[in-house]
Amino acid sequence: MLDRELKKGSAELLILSLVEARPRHGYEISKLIEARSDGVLRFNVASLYPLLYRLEKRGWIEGRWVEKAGQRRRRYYKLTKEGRKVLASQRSTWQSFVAAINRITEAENA
Amino acid sequence: MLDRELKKGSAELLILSLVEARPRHGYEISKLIEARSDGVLRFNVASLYPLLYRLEKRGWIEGRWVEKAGQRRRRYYKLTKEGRKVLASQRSTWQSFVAAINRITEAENA
DNA sequence: GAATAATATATCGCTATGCAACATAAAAAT
DNA sequence: ATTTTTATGTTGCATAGCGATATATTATTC
Repeated sequence: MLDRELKKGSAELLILSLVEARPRHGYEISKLIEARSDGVLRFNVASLYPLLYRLEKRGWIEGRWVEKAGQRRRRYYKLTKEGRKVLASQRSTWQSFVAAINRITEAENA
Repeated sequence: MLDRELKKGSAELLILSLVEARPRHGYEISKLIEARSDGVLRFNVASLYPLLYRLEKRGWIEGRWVEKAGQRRRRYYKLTKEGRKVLASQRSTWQSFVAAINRITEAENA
């Protein structure tokens, strides 16, 4: 399945991008991805949470618990300095990747 | 690794695209991908050959051995009718996928 | 003439990871 | 009262990429 496999590699880029402007919690991230992609991309929690832990373990994002009255506890993740560098690098990789795929997959006249 | 994971999902699309215009053999496909992507994409044989077998098993491509004097035997794969449909569908999926990712990962002003 | 590189196909075993299913729990809506 | 939405989490299975290894023919280099 093209869809499923493709999603794998883009997962990190998506998450890092979404916590770039401000901290967000897991559930929020999953809903944002679904909404902004018009349902094209959907994240399973069994993928999302472990991925957040991985990114945190690598020092790219940093989570902290926030508890407010009248709300369930949430873990907000913010982009670290290191994560910002990684994000820039992954954005660049993504672009050259897409360009390369397009070059090859566009109907050829050879 | 963004690179590695991304490649997974795009692998089928790449192969199907390359055998669209005319039949090609495995080694040729791997060299073409490397060349046309300027080295951005590289296929390990341990990924490529099993993938060719999978695509053939699904009836999307069809291989046949060709032996010529002064050449090693080669297995040429051609796109089947069914494969052509799948390719069209995967191209479309790829485009909406890229569009969705771009929408989410482009620097946000929120 | 021998050694090396390029061509060409193939497999084993490890690892990474996405996801279905399951689990918990609080707040909001019906 | 019951259901839905919000919110986080885990177990275990299946898939698939890739490093390493293997085989064999043809072309090149020394």
